[in-house]
Amino acid sequence: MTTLTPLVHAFVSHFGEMGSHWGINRTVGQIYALIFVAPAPIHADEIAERLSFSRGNVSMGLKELQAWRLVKLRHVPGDRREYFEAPSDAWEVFRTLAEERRRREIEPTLSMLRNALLETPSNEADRVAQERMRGMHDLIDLLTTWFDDVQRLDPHTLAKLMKMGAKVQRLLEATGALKPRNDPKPDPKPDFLRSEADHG
Amino acid sequence: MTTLTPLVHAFVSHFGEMGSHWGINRTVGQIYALIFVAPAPIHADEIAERLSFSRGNVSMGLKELQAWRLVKLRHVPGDRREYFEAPSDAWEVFRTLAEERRRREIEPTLSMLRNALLETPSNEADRVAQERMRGMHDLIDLLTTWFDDVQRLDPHTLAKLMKMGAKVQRLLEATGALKPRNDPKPDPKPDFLRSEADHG
DNA sequence: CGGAGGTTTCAGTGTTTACTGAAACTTCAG
DNA sequence: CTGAAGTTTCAGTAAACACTGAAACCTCCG
Repeated sequence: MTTLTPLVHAFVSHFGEMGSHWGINRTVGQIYALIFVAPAPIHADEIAERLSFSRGNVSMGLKELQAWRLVKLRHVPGDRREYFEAPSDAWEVFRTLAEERRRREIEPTLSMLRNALLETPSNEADRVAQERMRGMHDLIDLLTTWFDDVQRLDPHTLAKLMKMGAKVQRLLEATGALKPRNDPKPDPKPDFLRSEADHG
Repeated sequence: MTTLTPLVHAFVSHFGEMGSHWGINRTVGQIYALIFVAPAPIHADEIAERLSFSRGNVSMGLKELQAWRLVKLRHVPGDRREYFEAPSDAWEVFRTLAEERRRREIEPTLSMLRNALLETPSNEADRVAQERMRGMHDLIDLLTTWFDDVQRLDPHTLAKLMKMGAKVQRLLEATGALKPRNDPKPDPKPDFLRSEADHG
């Protein structure tokens, strides 16, 4: 921590704090932050020294960051050590993060929900529970499918679309691609909108 | 845990596990799951009994869930106890979650980044660090602004738009609202695309 | 093949966080 | 005002997790 400028120190500390809110621990957050702002790839020793962590700790942290695909390995000619670098394009980082979180958190949940939906409810309470789970499943499914789809657009186009924001709706209504709210034929699966106030 | 059907038990356990990956702890995850699938509002004692948690623990958990606005207080006529209910519309849950996470995680980060961007870099390393931070800031800003905007659409329209996914791009290009990739005048702020390979 | 330079693993320890059970507090009916 | 029914707080303990330092382990050069 000694050789960090105030600017970098603030950034690194913040990522440490945030790490705990996310699934990663403080150490890993700080290591990532340091690599992210570094002007050139750095190696484990440098990280250990600059953050005052043990070498073992840094090694573990780097392993985890590699598992998250948030850092890339680099080799410097004439140097056997492994250098680490973080993609500096924020979009790329965002996509990686989204993909990994999805794989680790969303997919297991979806799979649990799918299993639950295959069961035959044994009583009324189970029936209601299953309804709720279906609502959750359908929304997650919709969101992830959409994300898959949209993720393939090039960042520039995507940025433009996002800047348009809700204007897209009006534009599409104008062209007739999107009807203004009362659809003639109902959608095949608009289940997640059910109001579900049928208890008691 | 004794009075739970296998269906509900699986759901509750899964949320317990996931709780640790998210910022909330196992207990809180389980309590939420139980309330979410319950056919009617339930009170603290019932939760404590069904999950075999101490009453104090349940009380804390409920407090946290209320802070997250994930459960609502209900009162049953002729009963002084407080009953809890979770909104069963998955969209609403998603929005609440997104808003709270934003308030707790994104906003502090944005504010830290804004401060960092106001500093005058004291050397070359700081300059580069600041560039990276700017990229991150701009992306987060874009994403949250977009989310604000889109969130106000009614769920039905939103669902339709999402089902269209990337098709929106082609549609808009056809109407001329979106140019197919080589823009005549550059955007005011496309900074987050800079490739930033100028070290060494 | 020896050993310099580097990485990974691991037992042990310190720190944080979760959880319990009991006591303190609140509210309300009579 | 009293006490029954309920909720919240809290000190203490148990469990989980992070981190160190040292040893074991690789890998490549000479």
